[in-house]
Amino acid sequence: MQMISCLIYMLFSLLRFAGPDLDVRTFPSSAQALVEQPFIQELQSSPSCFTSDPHVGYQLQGPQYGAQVNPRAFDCPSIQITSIAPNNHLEPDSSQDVLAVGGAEGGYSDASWSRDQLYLSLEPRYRDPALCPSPCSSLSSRSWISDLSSCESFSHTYDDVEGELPDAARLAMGSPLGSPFGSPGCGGGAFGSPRQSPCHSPRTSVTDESWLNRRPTSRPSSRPTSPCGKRRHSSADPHARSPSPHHSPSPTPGASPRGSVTDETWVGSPAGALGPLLMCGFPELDVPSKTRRTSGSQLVLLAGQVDSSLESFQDPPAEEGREQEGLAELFLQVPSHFTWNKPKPGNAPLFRTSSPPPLDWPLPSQYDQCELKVEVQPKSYHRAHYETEGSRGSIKAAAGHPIVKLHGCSEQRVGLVLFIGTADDRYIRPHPFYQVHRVTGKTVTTMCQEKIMDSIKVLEIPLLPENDMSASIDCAGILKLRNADIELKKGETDIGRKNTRVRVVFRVAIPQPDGQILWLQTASIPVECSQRSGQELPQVDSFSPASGSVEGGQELLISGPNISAQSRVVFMERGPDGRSLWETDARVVPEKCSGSSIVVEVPVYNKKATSPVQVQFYVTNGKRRKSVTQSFTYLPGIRHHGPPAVATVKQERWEPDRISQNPPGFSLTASRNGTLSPDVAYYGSCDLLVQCGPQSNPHLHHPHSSAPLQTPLMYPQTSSVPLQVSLPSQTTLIPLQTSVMAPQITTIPPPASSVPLQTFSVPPHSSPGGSQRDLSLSPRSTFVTPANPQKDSVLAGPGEALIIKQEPEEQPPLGSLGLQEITLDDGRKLDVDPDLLLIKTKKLLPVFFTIIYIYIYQHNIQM
DNA sequence: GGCCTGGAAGAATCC
DNA sequence: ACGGATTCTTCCAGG
Repeated sequence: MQMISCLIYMLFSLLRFAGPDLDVRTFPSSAQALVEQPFIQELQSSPSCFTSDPHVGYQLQGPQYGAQVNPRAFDCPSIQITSIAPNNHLEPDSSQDVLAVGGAEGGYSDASWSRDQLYLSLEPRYRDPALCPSPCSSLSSRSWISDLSSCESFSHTYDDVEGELPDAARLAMGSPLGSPFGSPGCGGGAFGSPRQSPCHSPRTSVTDESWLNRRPTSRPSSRPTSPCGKRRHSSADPHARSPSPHHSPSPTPGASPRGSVTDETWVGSPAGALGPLLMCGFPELDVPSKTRRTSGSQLVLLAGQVDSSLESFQDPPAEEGREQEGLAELFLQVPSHFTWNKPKPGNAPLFRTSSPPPLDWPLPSQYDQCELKVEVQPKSYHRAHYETEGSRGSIKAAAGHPIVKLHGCSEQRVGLVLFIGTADDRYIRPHPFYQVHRVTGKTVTTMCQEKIMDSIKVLEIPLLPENDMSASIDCAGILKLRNADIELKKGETDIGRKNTRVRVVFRVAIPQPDGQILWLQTASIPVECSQRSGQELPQVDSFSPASGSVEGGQELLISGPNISAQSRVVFMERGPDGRSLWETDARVVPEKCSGSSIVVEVPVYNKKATSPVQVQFYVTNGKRRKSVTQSFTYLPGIRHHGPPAVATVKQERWEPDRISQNPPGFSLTASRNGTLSPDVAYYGSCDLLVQCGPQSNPHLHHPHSSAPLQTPLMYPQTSSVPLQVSLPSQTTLIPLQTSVMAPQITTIPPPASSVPLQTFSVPPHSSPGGSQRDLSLSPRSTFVTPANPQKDSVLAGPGEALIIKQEPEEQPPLGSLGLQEITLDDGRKLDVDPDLLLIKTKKLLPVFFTIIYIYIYQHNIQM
């Protein structure tokens, strides 16, 4: 009750700043995304910050983006992140070490930001969310809740906010911890570590320090808490165990140098020039003492790199003054968690600073001639090892190991950064429950070194011209962190249970002739990491044919791991609300089945079809053992004669059916000529996009641009041929989560364009296997307007057509927007009363904040 | 001896 | 509240 009172108090406090009308119809993000928003930051913002500040511009990066842009239209609400150190405490020398922080999705051109103003003390109190619920302390509603476990604490917080409002207004969007990029050269500043800031990633929001101090027993369990490292079975001693280091930021202490690159040999390696980048703000203080490498070899080495090997990434010392002066334009992009919106990968991936962008910062895989590609994908299953286990080896490919190659940039060696990322339906970010593990041994041939970025363990692998700028990833294993440990972290909103799919994410930093650093990123297909799932979940590798007559009867061959004659194949069709309209088992032809394949008869389609109809099917080995759904197209008026045409489609495996809707390898390309303009906002993987044209960003209006935006959307259930969606260059992509958004995706072309309004209708509900699959951005399939596929779809057959439907502009009422039901990542549904917005869920509070967010957002929009 | 791998027991959690 | 099912984590054993 006390908590509820607090929340109500908070709500009304917020509403004082906002208007009375709540209209969620144009709410541009999902509840899911909102839950991630740094609510507390906004709470600490000045009311004045709720207004859009036209001066808080958006310094676009890259030579082609000179103009400031007011991102208001899509960066709303422009609630400013303040940078108020506790007690406004400033240390004398702080100004030397503080880095100005950029604005949302961009930077501030206003170099007048005082670094003094942006100073943030490193004193532990600041970092202790319980003592100082700073904007950087916790970014999720969940952590916020935990921080405000009593009314007292909340009241205290609120009082602090009010007391600091003037400063907050003055500081506007400056962030004390703000920069994830640290000071130039990453030499470590007063912040100590930019990534001590949890701002980059909610899951890193709890420092190990505080974690050590405050961590309760994860659960009343007979099991000991996680050891900090691999433990020999014979010596298992619960008393000897330390709390889990979770993301143990220290490089694996026990890494054997055998057959691998040692720290020493790494020194001097040109590829190690990335070291300083990775070491920016090395969070030594974050490292639990028991997991910290006490020998110091690694840290000392890296620190040395910071001092000595920055040449390739850092401006020369002579330019230091200018560098300082230009700090405001180095990394003027606020870390993603400081913004209301997700970062925009549409930004040119060029940075003028030596510090790398945060790991959850979406980056394109291609820019100009340079493209980072996963040449050989990893297997879709890799059993991760626990800290209590020995290594389970490196990630493997079907033959050998994954291979990553950098195309178009072969003049110099560059550093490849590898980390384990998420594979859910949101943008790629470091996976909270998995981290990369350096594998050593005789068989490892690739040089790699563990580093820390954003408190996340990464591997750095050199890409050498002599190796054709490619690397075989045979040195990377996957470590599973205990769910209980991670879920207890402040700021962590993800749930570990059944969140067992990852992607291997690769980044490169390519120095440009003009001194900028080009960052590219690509990711592997999803990789299932749990033992059980990997053993039992059927995976559809291929099936044939991909279409057939509505009369059914054709034999459909489906093959892949864990598929056998005992499997079932279920055909289904979903309605606009994501619910199943039709579901039927396909008859198995047991005599034609083999160990890894099944043959079924395509069932008769249940309705009369005058145009092609796309349905889905999946293979199941029992409850909760369903494969990814695959698309099958019923063709009207086609009589089946003789054997079906073979049209085997290689499927991406592990398309998230239960968890992830994310397209593996989802990539975004950009080029210097503005093909992908900065206001082409980020994608959120399946947050499909698109809305808003020039009015959102008049400065970037390129009415005559002939270069189309090409956004390959490679969805797992689709063929390997990426779908190329050509959009006007100034198209703005906005996140769209169908569960709470208007069920449409609209492309608004520039005024000069003759491209008509295009709308892809999306079912409003996002249920597992639901709407996003219905979207099925498959080049083989189509956008089928769920509400009336017969009428609006223009399917020419497999492998063709995007359905483009003229869409009525009326926004559906609240109730039809999916707000009656919100689907969480894990498939749980939150029931929402459309009138009272009563949410019945264990996660009520995050949604509660979401509602507040909606309210504020709308109010801001309408101001 | 250490690494890698597969299997499975038992606890934790979900349904 | 309870029991079965599922998932997670740890442990074992063999190559």
